[in-house]
Amino acid sequence: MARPIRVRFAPSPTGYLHVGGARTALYNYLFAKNQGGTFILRIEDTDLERSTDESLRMQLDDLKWLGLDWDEGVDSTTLESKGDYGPYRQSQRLDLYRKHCDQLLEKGFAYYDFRTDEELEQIKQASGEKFTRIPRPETILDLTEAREKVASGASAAVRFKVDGGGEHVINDLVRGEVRLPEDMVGDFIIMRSNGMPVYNFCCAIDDALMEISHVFRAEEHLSNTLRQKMIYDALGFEAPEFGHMSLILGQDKQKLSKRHGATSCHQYHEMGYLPEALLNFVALLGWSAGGDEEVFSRDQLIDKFDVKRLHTAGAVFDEEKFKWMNATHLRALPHQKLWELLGPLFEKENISLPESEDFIDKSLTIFKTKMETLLDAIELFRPVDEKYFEISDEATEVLEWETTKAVFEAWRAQIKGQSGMYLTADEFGEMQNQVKDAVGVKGKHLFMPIRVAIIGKPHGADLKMLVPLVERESLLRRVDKALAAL
RNA sequence: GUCCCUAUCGUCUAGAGGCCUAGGACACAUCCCUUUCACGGAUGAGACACGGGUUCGACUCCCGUUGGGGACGCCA
Repeated sequence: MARPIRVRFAPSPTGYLHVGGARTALYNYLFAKNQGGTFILRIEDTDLERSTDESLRMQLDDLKWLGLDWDEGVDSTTLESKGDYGPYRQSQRLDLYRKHCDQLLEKGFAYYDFRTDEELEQIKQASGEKFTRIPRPETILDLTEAREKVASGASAAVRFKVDGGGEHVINDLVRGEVRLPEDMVGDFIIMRSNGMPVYNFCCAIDDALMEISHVFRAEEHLSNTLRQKMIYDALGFEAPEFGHMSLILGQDKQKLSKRHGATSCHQYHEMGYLPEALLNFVALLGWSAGGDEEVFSRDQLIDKFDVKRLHTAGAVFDEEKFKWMNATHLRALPHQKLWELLGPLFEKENISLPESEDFIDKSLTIFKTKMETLLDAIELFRPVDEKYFEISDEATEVLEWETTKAVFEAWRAQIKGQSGMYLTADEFGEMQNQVKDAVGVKGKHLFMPIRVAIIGKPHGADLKMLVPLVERESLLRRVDKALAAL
């Protein structure tokens, strides 16, 4: 019964893509690609209150940024469905859900519940417990009667009737055998009183109709799997294979959420993180490749992915390690590619830099070892642009040294003595020695003032590498400013 | 509270009964490289939650305790 491999990622468009969602999408994507299957994107937008097209576009943009391309689903620009099982937005599949809901009603697997919110609330209050399952109503109207009542304007939700006696055993792809007793859940709503179907129902119908073969999702869905299983059984559908993965946790070990800080892909994008680093990092939260290696490209992840190596306990999202991961991917990027990513940032910050291949190569060689995120480049490159040269507060101590003024003056004389447009690293080394001899200082009393006269700070890039990036005339103007700051 | 899931260094993890005096990575410490800061290299400190079984042998299997998490919506 080898079914074609079809997996899906089914976000609801209510904001940016969460890193947990990104990991779910990634695992499904990796599984599809690794198995030669189809990766489907389905939009779960039956909650009219919260779902917006704007959010949908944001989610799609995040997915595209990550490079998790889908084979079937919704087109990211037109939002039109593409693929044979469409439409792929649940809000456009309402007739399908209604049809199946009627079937359940007719077969006696579901019933109309006419209780109002207030009544339900009262029942909860009366039970005295914080959590309580809503009991089945004392009387359930005969279907014809109920339908007439609804037709005459009464509002009613449709509930799935849970027998409660049995037990469902799923062979979870990551957890093994999981036994779910039916009385774990009460009669649950499948159709709201406003006529909109509810997640658990749509999900089951769509997974069946779209012939989804495997469902990888977070373990918070375990009880939903039970509900969906019962729907499959009632309708005679074949259930997909399930794999429930661990949750991503915050530092406090609670489910990662907004109060833990940055949790959306969009935020990390803005913070200068690379999509390949994000993918690599979340992939390792709950999965490992087996060996000692940890840094992988997307293609390597596809190649190495194996459901058997998914694990069961929750994983804390460690931002420190994520930074390291990002820095590692960033340094591995070809200079030309890295420069393209940096371009818009420099433009936004109004930092003007030479665009020659030579400059790009030299400057990135120096600076990329100091960058963890793309954003770090801003403060690194800013000193190269003369209009941002300024004496930093960090230089205060250096400016107070007795010998600093003499070093500045000797350095200025050295620059005057040169003629080319740029200095070479060798020339700079020689000039530094001349200053040393002229003033009679060495060590930090020599280097730090010179650094201040070039970048305005006593610490920073290797001057032998930085100086050749700055025009000689600019160096002169800088040392004059440093002298003026004394 | 009820049900379900889960338990190796601070964190992410390797470990599918003897290979474990438990390996790697991040973070941390020390040293080397470096006329600064980084990068890089080396070294170090650091964990099998606890109690019972099963077994010649348990980090690995079973049971229990404890801890952690999740679900209990006309959200997904």
